Amino acid sequence: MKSDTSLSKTEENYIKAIFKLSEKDDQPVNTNAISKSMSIAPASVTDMLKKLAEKELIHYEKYKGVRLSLEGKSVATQLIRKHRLWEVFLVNKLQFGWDQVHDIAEELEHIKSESLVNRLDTFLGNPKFDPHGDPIPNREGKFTLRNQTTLSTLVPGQTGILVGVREHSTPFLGYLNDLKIALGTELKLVERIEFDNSLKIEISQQQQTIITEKVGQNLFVKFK
Amino acid sequence: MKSDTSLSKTEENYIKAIFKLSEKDDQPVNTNAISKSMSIAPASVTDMLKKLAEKELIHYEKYKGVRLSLEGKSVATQLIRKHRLWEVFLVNKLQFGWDQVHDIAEELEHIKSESLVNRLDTFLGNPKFDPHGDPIPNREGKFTLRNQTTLSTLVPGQTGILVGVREHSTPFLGYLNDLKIALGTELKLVERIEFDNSLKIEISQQQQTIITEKVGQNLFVKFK
DNA sequence: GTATATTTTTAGATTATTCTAAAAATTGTA
DNA sequence: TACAATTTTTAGAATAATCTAAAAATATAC
Repeated sequence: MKSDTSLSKTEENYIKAIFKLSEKDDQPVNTNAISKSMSIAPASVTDMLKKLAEKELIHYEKYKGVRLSLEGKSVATQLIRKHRLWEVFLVNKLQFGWDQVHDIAEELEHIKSESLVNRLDTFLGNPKFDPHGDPIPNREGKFTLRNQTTLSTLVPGQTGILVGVREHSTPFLGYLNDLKIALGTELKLVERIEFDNSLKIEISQQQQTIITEKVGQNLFVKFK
Repeated sequence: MKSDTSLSKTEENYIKAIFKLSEKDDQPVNTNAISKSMSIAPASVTDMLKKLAEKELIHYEKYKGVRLSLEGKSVATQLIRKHRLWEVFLVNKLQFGWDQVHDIAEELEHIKSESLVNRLDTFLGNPKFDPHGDPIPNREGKFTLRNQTTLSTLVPGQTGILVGVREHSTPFLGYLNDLKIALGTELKLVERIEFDNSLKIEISQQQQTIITEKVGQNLFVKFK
């Protein structure tokens, strides 16, 4: 805890990658996993891990994988905060589509200015969720939790409101656009097809479509 | 004209430095001048000039200095456009002071997305001038010209409206803040003191102060 | 117009981040 | 538990941007 030496964009990206990989289970993250998620050779990852350990951003034991230190977690959280706030800005203020903002936010999140982030937060009205429904940590790094399930867990006849998406890729979000599915859209599970678990759904009490199980698992809904 | 290879932040900074140095007289820029303005050793500048010449962003002849190519000028202009638009955003939307935005805009100007800049421009209402009164080039790179003189050229008794500042440093702008001088402020030249050419001025038809000649030369005014 | 001063370039190193190939450690298997 | 497969690390090299010191070119001064 300290090292007021500001981090490079590269170092920040490693921290973020480690955070994302350990988000679910909070288990140590393997060199290989980082390598794959960042498309960087394992040997390069090892080098950077040494450097980050030196800076006390991670706990690293050779061959044993890494965990973020408290400091490292804080860095990751602040990056996520910035990323998501910028996404809100791009969608709500600049009228970008939710499928167009990831890459730009990926650049903007590295701009270093605490007052910038906090003013942006205020300007946007202290949003709690980004355009994909992901929670935005507050200044202290606290995430607002939301109870949600995936569409695929509903029982036939049940209706949910879309509150988030698991997958953020442009193709997936574009597909949802085509189906007129956006955050807040009402989705009713009409029928589960036994053969392949695909789902017949009704969108906004209008058209019915079939979506695959995989799509259903990527749609977070809250009960209506 | 081409080289779709996107430039590094470093390369962009060299282009911008060369642009600023040749802005006034449009003369070739010396290695040493670039070195000084960027606080980088002359030898490093030479290396980069070779690289930029290779990419056809500058016309470079050994020992003869450099000029920006058309392509180079366009890169510089787009950077200035981005810088100034972001400054408008920071001041008008996020309530930063005009003395606080330079460094942040210096980072934001390197974000690469044409649609981002153009949407930002629209969002801000297509401003023609930034918070320091500097003109913002449009999409095509055209600057709006404004007829202006400096406060120090007024004749005693004459009044001007502040439309810009030559110097952008935080100390200078903070000094103006203290004097309650901002863009749009009415400034009347009361008297020129022969001894050292310092100026007695009246601010917003209120308090009178003495400013040095140098300060007067850094204040752009239009006639009331 | 030659000698001196200044500017610019070259040469050789350094740092950060990356790579490939090979060695070492760990894990999985039977 | 021993061998094979996998993962991770080490070793050595490459690229981009920088540096210092020295050489080369240009400019200045008398």
